[in-house]
Amino acid sequence: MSKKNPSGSAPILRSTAEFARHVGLARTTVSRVLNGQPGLKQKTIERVQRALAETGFTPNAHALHLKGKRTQMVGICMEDLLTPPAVKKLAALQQALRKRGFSSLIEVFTPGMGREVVRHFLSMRVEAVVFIGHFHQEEIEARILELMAHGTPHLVIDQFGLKNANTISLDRAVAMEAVMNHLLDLGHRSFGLLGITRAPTSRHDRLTGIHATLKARGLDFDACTLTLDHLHERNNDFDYGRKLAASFLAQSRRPTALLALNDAIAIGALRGLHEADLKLPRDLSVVGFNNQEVAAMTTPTLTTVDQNIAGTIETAAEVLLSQLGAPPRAKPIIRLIEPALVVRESTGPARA
Amino acid sequence: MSKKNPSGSAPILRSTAEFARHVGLARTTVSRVLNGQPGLKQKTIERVQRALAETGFTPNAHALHLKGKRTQMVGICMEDLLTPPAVKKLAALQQALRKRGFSSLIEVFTPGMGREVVRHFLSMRVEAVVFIGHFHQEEIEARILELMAHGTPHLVIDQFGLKNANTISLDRAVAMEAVMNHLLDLGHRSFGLLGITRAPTSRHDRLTGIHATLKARGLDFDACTLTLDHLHERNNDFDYGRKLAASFLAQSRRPTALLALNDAIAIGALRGLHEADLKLPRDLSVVGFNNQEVAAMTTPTLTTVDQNIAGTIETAAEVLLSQLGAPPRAKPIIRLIEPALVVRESTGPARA
DNA sequence: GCGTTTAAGGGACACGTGTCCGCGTCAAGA
DNA sequence: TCTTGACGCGGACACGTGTCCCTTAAACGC
Repeated sequence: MSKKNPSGSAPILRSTAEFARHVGLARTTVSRVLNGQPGLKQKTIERVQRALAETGFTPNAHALHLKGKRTQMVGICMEDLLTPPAVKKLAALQQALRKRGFSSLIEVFTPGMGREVVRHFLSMRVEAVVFIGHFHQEEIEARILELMAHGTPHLVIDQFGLKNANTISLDRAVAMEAVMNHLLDLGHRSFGLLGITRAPTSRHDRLTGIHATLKARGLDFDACTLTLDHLHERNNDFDYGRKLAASFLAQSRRPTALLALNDAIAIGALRGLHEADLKLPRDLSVVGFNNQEVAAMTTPTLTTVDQNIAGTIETAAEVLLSQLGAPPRAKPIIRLIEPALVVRESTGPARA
Repeated sequence: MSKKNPSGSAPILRSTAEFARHVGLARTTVSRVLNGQPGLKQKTIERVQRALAETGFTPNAHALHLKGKRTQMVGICMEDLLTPPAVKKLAALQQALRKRGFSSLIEVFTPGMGREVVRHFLSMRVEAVVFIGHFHQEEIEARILELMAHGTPHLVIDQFGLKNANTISLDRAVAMEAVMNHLLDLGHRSFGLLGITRAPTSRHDRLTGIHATLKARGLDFDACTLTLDHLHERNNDFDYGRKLAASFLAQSRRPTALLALNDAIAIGALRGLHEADLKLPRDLSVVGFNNQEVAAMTTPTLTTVDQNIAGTIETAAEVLLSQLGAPPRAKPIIRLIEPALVVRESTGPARA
């Protein structure tokens, strides 16, 4: 078998050497054209360009990197690819990185697999690693230490309170302050919390914001809020919200407003209340969190908190790229993102 | 500056040579340990393993590939990362490939950028390329030709009717047959089509299925169906469905069932009908498409078509990997996926 | 036709890796 | 003490690339 393709179609060119042979030039000459070096006849340059377009030859990126070229790759660890806000962040980040000339290597970081994922990124010599989501604290902290030991910059989006981690997070306390002020202004004084029970790990957590707002208005947290999270298996989804709403209605001391951990729970609550023949927001107000697309499609449409994902990711890209050339920092970078309350139909004046 | 790290922490090891020096062994010895070659003392092996665990050293994947090791990478072209079914497919595919030892290089294929994306994949020497979504036909066909010229296998998920392309698609005709039979059995004879107007490009398109079912029952397509797509700007989203529903209500000859292109339109229609004080499914039936999570969260819950994404992707992974070692095929691989009708509350007997 | 300039040819090296092979070393057994 | 393995060392090469540098050939001016 000769190197020539018997079918007459172009042969598969896997190296500049083969490509140069195909064009009828020396490998070095082709290389000079590809890298825009001077001292070449225009005619030669065009000859190479034309062959390049015809054959679609691409230099081996791995060999380029071996010669010292940057990989221009960023590793992205996702908690999963099913949570809509996380996917939106991924989409935005991928686009932001692409715009800056980086490509994204995406892996789902299942519990216990963190080591393999990060090792894989390191073996690919990515220039940085981003974590999106919420991970097992010890595991992610160990991974971050490993990255730092290799001099690879990192960034954690959405998980606050990690030791020595560069972090970008939504200020959930500020979000809940906005929600609470909105409801307090509407006359509400009794609140049901759906899924919002995790003990605050920082001063930017939801409960912190709720506490602070009530205190500022001279109200007592325990007297004003009610939690029934223990009554049902906690899935933080539609069904969970639906069951919780029903449970709240069965209480003698019924809150006038429900605050949900996320939009799915809130929409479940809307359903639960609808099934009990309540009219919203006349009988009860409901607030979600995340401002997913569905929040504008429910009946009634859902008042919720927008995460400002575009802003988050723009900041993330900046923070990430600012680390690239720079020497490692002593102190981690911490950035907070301001959320925005989106008022829709599911909240209204408290019933007298 | 010496090579030793003055801070006392472990130095950054970027090659087996540096790592071997750090362990106090020859590079070749370390290499033999890493590749499990025989003729090594157990003690030496353990020494290397321990240092490996301590330093987290990883061999340079690019150099490995240069030496002939497979890249174990698959390129995935996405139309966008915002369409929920497309993202679900991506998530499932990423997981299926990971399970088989492949990692995923994901790029969004914006119109006109296809060439760059595919060139990038080729320069990374990916072992295969997958397209998920719906692309400009000429552009994707050109890209597929380019891939074939390079001997790189490909697979298109969800876009039917491409020349010489390996394709996996949902049989939308079968889907619509199931929908139509369900509705016909409920007594419906007059159907509104929301967004379903594109001329069929193959015998597996929706309109083909609708036509076929009506014909089999001895009914006339034009007499039974009504389309008002031209009345509104076509975004195929919630608002589009909402407006369309209102328009159908304004017709003198009002259909008893509405068939939507996707769930978003269907949910918009639910809203539009609710605003007109219609009760579903008493007054009207509505069917969506895709079986997104939201379809179970609406009021009433939505009858829709499930794409069987798990099955699609499992097939995709098989088809993809079967191409890897094999010689190129003369005929493209075409696979059809069977959809499943999911009946919920939004469909019921036709009003007399 | 001759000398000079210009451009392509081609050998060499480095990058990090796996692998082959010959050489040195050390310890155990005779 | 000598022989014999067993095992680690280190040089060499290849993979595909960019770049340096020297050589060769063609083109050009006179």
